[in-house]
Amino acid sequence: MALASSASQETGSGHSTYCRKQKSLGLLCSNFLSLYNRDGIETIGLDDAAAKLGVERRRIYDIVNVLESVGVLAKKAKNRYSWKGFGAIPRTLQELKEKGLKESCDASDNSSYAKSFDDDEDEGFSNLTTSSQDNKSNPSCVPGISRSSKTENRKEKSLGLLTQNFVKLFLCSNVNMISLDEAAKVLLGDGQDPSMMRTKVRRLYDIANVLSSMNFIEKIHHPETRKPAFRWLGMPGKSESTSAVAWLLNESKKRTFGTELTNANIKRTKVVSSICVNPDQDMKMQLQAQVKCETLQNEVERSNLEQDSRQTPQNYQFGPFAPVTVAQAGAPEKNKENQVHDWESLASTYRPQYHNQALRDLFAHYVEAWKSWYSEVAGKKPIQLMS
DNA sequence: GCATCCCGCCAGTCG
DNA sequence: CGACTGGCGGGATGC
Repeated sequence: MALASSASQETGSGHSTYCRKQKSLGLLCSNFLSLYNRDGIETIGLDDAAAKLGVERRRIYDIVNVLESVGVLAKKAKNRYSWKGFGAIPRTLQELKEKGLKESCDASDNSSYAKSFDDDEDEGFSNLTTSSQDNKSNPSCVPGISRSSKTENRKEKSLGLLTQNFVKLFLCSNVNMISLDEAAKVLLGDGQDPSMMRTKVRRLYDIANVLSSMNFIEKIHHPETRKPAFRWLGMPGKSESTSAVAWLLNESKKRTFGTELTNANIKRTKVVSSICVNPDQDMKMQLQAQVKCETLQNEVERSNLEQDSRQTPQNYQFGPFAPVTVAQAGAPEKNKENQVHDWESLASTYRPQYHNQALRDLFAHYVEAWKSWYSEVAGKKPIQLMS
């Protein structure tokens, strides 16, 4: 039951190709953020998100979990999250960092597992997930035993926690570049069996994707090793701040809403040959967005940070921002500006597209977010491209 | 070939 | 007990 209900919309359109890139968690995350980072959003319903973004609920969980782990969202109740915004990130990272340092400090090697959640989060709100674990002494291998902490065990492996630990890796050490393999090795106790490693790495890929889409990290190739790795781009941690601006710029370029809602029917199993794009429309939007960016950029720069906003044009591994078929031309524009309400019902037939008004709001927000974010984090001069 | 990672089964949890 | 959650890893995709 469930899924598939809304499916089968346009079989008529003919060739829709399966294009993996369009379905990446990273892109989905960008869309998710674009969709909810705006005025009037306080709570987010998972079903709603899934419908609007045209993906299965399962995928929403993935995103939401990592977003929550960095403070952007907070679980309110079943099926419901509250939007905390980007402004909540600095603090969350700060907490993570402190926590991480503390842990590594007094738990040098022999950790007493079952961490307590010292989490000193003020305002009871930001109670992130909880403790950390990463103790390695607890094999938990032997199946069939240790029923005591079945839940614990599961929690330990949650995407959210893993995300936090991954982030801590950067925040609490000097490494600012690490391959997922290494990360997995560290996060896992130590030489674990390969299958465990593989799973861990898979998860890290998921996480890396969404973190990349938020520009927390960036994929690169290790200078020498040649191996792919991820580099921490910034924010708190040390004094290296980063450009939220970059995020913004990148974001706008990358956005391409409208992967068909309900991509449920196009499974990858369906091999094909036709292309999966149709740039025309997108192009337009892209340009538009770009213009807006310039504006934004000025805006931001003027707002007193004298840093060079774009450090790297935009070589985000994220890819050539998957173009996407933008609905068949039609009469897309709905001049109502209260689209928000109706989206839900339109979800299955209307693909969200951000037009002028919406985009404007969106960016206004970004600027705002950036400001508070920046003022909170910075104190000193940013920039600091390490090598 | 191997790095990436989407997809969705299905086992726990929760209301 | 049914709905929610979300670990997990098979295997397709991308390069």
